[in-house]
Amino acid sequence: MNLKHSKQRDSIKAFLATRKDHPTADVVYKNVRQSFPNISLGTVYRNLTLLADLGEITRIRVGDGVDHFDYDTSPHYHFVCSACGCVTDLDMPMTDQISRAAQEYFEGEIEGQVTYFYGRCDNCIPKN
Amino acid sequence: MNLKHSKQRDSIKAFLATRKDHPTADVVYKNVRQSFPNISLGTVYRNLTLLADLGEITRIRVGDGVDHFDYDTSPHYHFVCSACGCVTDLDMPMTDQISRAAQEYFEGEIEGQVTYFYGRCDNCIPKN
DNA sequence: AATAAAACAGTAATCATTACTATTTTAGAA
DNA sequence: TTCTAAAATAGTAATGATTACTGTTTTATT
Repeated sequence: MNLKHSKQRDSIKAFLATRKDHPTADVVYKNVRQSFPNISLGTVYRNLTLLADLGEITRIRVGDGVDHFDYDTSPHYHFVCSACGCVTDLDMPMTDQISRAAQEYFEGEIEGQVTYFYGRCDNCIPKN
Repeated sequence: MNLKHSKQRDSIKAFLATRKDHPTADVVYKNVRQSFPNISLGTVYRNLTLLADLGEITRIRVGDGVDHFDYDTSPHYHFVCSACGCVTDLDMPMTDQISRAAQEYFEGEIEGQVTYFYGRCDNCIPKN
């Protein structure tokens, strides 16, 4: 399957590069539509999936029923606010020590782990 | 909102109690239908949500797009097989040390974490 | 037995995502 | 440059899990 260049894909990737808030497919769609008014939602989904498969972006699942996408492919933790639903990065080194520990308790082969944190983001904590 | 007893709810809970494989709503539905042929899928969903809200069962989200349910409400880790999709328990002590470490890096309030492991379960590892 | 709240069955609606199809674009060869 | 086949697209339909709605039945209490 030989990749062919597409302006829509470029635009999707370029948009993601400008955002640190891990937008959903729908947010990408609404924004990219400003440069490509006729782009279809299917095109957005297809390219997000393609880019994620190529390892150029990351798909993030934080249990809110919607996939989020991240231009930053370096491994890092995420936080999800239970109040506003925002997804933010944690600038904290990742460790696989739990995975290695878990392997001791498991007969199959553990290849990786998913970890994210939840609670209230700074904006959603009532200030006096 | 005063709870009222329901045979359907009992049956759903009783079924879950017999299973260690974290069935989905649909699996619960198919099985409970053997005792309640007319039970509706909506009833299953409503009761699973109710029981989870009451803390009598646990809702498990492992990124496969379907919610799983667990009769065991004690905190424990889960493993998801990337090949067959099964969800199994890990008999490993839980730690919140990552959450506490993460708090150092985050301005909001971290209330908890979600961690699960993925890879190949024993059944899905080719044996010679 | 009367009653009101809760739960139910059955069905329709929602929402994110994927699949399909006919048309357009890309990129490399003639 | 023109031709061609593969890839990508827009637009739309379909899927699948879940939730919402509605009129009826159960439950538990008076």
